[in-house]
Amino acid sequence: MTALPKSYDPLAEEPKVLQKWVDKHPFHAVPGDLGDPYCILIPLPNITDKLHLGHALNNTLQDILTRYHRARGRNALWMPGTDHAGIATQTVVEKRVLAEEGKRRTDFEREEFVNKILSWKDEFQSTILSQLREMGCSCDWDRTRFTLDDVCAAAVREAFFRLFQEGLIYRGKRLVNWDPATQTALADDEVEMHEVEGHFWYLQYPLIGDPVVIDGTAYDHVTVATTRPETMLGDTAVAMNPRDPRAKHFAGRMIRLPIVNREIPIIEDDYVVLAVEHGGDPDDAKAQFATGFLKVTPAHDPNDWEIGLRHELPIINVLAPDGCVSDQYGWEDVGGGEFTLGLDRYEAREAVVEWFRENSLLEEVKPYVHSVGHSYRSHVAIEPYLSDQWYVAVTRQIPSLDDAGTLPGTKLPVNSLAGFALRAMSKEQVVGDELKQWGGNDSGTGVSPVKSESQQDGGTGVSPVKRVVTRQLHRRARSLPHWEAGGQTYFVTFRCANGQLSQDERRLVLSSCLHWHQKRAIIHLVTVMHDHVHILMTPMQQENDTKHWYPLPDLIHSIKSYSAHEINQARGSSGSVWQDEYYDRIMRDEAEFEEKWQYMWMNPVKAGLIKQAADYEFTVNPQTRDSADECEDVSGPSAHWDGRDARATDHEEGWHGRLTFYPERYARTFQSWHENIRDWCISRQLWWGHRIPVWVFDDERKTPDKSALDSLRGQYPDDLHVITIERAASDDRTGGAKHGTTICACPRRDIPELVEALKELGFAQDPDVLDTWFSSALWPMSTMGWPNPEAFLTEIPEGWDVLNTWNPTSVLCTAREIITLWVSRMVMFNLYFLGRLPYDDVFIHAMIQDGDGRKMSKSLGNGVDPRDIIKTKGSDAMRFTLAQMTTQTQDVRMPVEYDEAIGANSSPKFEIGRRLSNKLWNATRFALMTLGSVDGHGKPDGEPTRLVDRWILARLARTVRDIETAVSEYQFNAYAQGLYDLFWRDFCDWYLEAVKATIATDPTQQSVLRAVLGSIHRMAQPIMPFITETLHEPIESLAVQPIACVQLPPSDMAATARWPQLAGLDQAVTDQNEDVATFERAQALVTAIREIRASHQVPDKRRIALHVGDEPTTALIESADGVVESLAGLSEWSALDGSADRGSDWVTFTVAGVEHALSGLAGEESSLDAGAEAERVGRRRDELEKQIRVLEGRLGNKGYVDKAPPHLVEETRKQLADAKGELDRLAAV
RNA sequence: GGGCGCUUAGCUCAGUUGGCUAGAGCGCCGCCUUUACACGGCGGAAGUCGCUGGUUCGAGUCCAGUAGCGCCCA
Repeated sequence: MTALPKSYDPLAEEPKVLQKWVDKHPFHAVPGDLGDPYCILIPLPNITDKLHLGHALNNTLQDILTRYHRARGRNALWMPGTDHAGIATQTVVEKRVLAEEGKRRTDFEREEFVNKILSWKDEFQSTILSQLREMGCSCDWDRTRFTLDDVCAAAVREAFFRLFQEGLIYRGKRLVNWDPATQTALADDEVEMHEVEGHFWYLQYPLIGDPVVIDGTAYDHVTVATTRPETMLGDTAVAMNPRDPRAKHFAGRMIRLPIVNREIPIIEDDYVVLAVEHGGDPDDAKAQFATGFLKVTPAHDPNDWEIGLRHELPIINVLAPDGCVSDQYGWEDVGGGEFTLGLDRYEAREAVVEWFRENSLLEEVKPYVHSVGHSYRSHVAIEPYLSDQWYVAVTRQIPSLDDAGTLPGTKLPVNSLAGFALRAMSKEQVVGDELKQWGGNDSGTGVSPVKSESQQDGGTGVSPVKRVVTRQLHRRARSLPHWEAGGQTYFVTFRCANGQLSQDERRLVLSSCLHWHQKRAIIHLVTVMHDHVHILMTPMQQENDTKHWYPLPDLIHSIKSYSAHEINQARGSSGSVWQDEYYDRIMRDEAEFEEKWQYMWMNPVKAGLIKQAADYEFTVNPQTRDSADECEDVSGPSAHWDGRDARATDHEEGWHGRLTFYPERYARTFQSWHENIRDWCISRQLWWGHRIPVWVFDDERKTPDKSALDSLRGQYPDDLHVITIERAASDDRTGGAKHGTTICACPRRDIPELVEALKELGFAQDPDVLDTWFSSALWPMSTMGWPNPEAFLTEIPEGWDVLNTWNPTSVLCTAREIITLWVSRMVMFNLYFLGRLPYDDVFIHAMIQDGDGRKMSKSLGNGVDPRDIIKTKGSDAMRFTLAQMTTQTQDVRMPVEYDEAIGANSSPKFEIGRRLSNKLWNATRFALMTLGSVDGHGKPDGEPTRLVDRWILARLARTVRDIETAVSEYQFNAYAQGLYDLFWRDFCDWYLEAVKATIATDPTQQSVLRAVLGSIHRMAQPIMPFITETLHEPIESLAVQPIACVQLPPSDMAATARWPQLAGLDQAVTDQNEDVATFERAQALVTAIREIRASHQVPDKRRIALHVGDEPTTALIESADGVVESLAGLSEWSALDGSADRGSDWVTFTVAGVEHALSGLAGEESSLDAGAEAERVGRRRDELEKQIRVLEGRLGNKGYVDKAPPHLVEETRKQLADAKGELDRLAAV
């Protein structure tokens, strides 16, 4: 046994662990491996920069979940990857190229520039991936994806094609959020609002013809108020509110627009804000500034655009894409406006204002603070700009689905993409009664998202498993050990110890399983494979006992031993047939039950045993096997599954109402976003990204060769979709647009001959690229090879199995701003294309701020590289601290200091993790030194009998339960804290100190120590993978006998070691556990003695004598087996004899109402410190008096005595009696 | 303008169906280098739970109002 160094050095140990993980490859997940699938997809970091602490938090939590579920026996996959982040990445590269080479993007060919971005991507992608590794992330690195990879690109093409074909992607001329700096359109959510100190300018527009006379006053002009005077060049009307009393006089008159001399009408529109003096709302800030006349510029303001549509106004665009005034994009009647041409919008503003001033048409200027949209990327003000863009119609009825009306309280069709998203929400989290009531139950309208033809023909029919499965567990039941939660249904798997089963043996196993049907359990379905068995079962109530169910472990044991016996008899052999370990999972609801049901039917198919599951005679449902009809029905859903058409509807009845947000409040964000959603602009005028797969023909001088195009369509009926856009008359006035028709052709895939043919016909590919979120929306599908994984067998050797196993994934773990940008789109796409949710759970964690409360972000540059923290504190320390601060809050502050000595940023917050690592190291070091010499021959004699052993086992059992509950509710802080308290407060402070006297000679205690330490390590592994991996092997190799109640199956790595399974400790987790209560009394006694020792400055080494005041305490000390003596530093103790003389050096104290005494506090050379004792007694007296006041007050309250639960009143009375008794004794001294 | 969060010990934060004599870590004070750990041990001091009102026998916890800080959306 080699001694460990005295302290833990993460810098030295972590690289070894990383290398071990590289060598042993423990994180690679394979479909079909034992265990229920569990999957997390990384919220793909973008490649603009390295990761900061916000990412460290995000990924730590994902890793904890992944490692935890892996340890719990799930087949866990964490798929890593990165995002190309179109606009963001292009912008940073443009900046770098400008800084380094003094060149702009336009100085390069497209391909040339894209290559520059690619090399940036390579650099940062590798940085990011190595950061993730150093953080200990247990990703399946073999499956790392990048959004521009071929496999992802294939998904983008297919998705675009299908939506295009369905009519859900369209091209339209709209006002977009235009970023003049980067010259691209932005989605609504890429626009940030900033307060801007601007002005209202009041401009006079002269009337044509006679003045308007109202009440004797003549008006020869109108005055408009505007914050953007330069847009007046594009005005095509002035609008008034019809409720404005002056409107009847002005409406219909014409105005001569200054500068350009355009004649424009005065129109009436409700949108116009009434001026306060003409009936406007005095509290409305806008009304205070309003004149009642609104200049209407349809091409440059979204509201004016709407007005323009209503009144069929001409649309005059006076700006070029770079934000400069131009007559090249739809402005023909420049008139006197030549002086503005070529000025950018701000210069133009000044020039226009100046012109009005010089011509005495500027009436007034008022300062005005208002919000203006800015590009989240370039930070310049957004220009509402008219251009051709591609959209996804998220609010449109999906043509191929039934029109089921709109969702109550919204304008959204039930069968629209946004409708899908709302219907997916968990009903408990929906706000508003109307929507909540929608659909009534999980089956909804029965309308599946998208049906493929085969399914429409095949008629999947009603799910076979609409039988009653116990619905959601209520909370209290959930915190029981799971096999005690009565009436639950389980999915159980166990495996052969070695070899395979023969046909006959499988028959034996099958009948063994069925043997228990309706005796001790309802067996729903059994599948017996070559080497493993799945069972869906519900344990029954025990006979004559309404409170207890047959415990699951016992049932499994019965089934296993019964069948093993049969097989052994048939084989004429003996020994174990089955592995000790088994896997069980509780079914939460019908959907989950159905999922498992399907999985079992699928299993033989996946295993390649037979063509159709129904043929597999070793899958049997005892419920229906007597009835041939039902049996047919049961086999239905899987019978036509070919594993290929991923638009399977087997989840269709299950996806409604399953999307659940943690914390719950974020459901509101999701809901209100969808209730107000607008069509999604997906085109971006960039070079970096997925090019829009549409070839466009819009040359005004020619028409395409119709017959050639038709023959092309005939040639590629499935792979080419063509639409024709007729240009409306009003479009002709928008300028820039060509007359006639635009034909758009979308090939499904890259078919060179097809593309070549299109080119020959005069088509050209749209130069734009897709919004980054379009590709990331497909992330849950594209990473797993959708639509055709078999085309990418290098990346995905398992083909369809990956998608079929892990999509839907388990949870998305991300930050809140992502809810709209990403969650929404993933939900819509996964539902549309696959008919199932991408995940059921969305966990939103806090945002990390710097010490000043600013968001830590790549763009602000206040991010901290997690590697700096790792360098100074260790990766585990960082992870533990991050987990510990993950509560339900939405922001966490992380003050960061620059550490001169190391040359890196760090924060004192991570100290706690570092200290914990060191403590874990040393506690383990102690155990190894103590147990290292054990030869393994000493057998533990049965169950532990010592109080301290039973206590720590009970504490362990309770903590295991608490942590399991915490993780299921994403309470990472409770996980970290529970672990910390068990390990440090219980195990180190009490248990290790208590066993020092006996551990060397007590084999049972040695086993307990090893089991508890091993359990703590396995429980710590998800949070602290490095140190637990480092210490795993030494602990595993100890030659200490295991104990029966704590099962720690051997494992060669911590990363794959199983979570501790505690059996026979049911009692331990209840609140009435006697061992825990007894030990806590012992702790109270020890603490009281220590307090007196400390107040009298008794040196630790001095042993003192205890005189015990009552019999129960005597019994307590005896039952504690020497622990009180050693922890309180007692040389001796004896019962306090009431009649005996008390020594002059005795100090009395009270624990739980009983008085005891200590002697021998002072050494022979000194006397008792009377002052210290008086001080202690005084302090105690004050405390008691205060307590008595409170308790008497409470008991004096009649309401309390009458209405509070009796046990509380009783307790209060006892507390009062104890306190009074102690106070009396103190007074007597 | 709409929505959300936070306000608890000097600091950073827990406190999930109301029962708390309000907890943890850091910091602070005292004692201890005892053979797992001084990145430690033992003990201690420290809070009218932002403010006002209400419901209740009982409120940090529920309700209404109010102030300050912050975030998201428009």
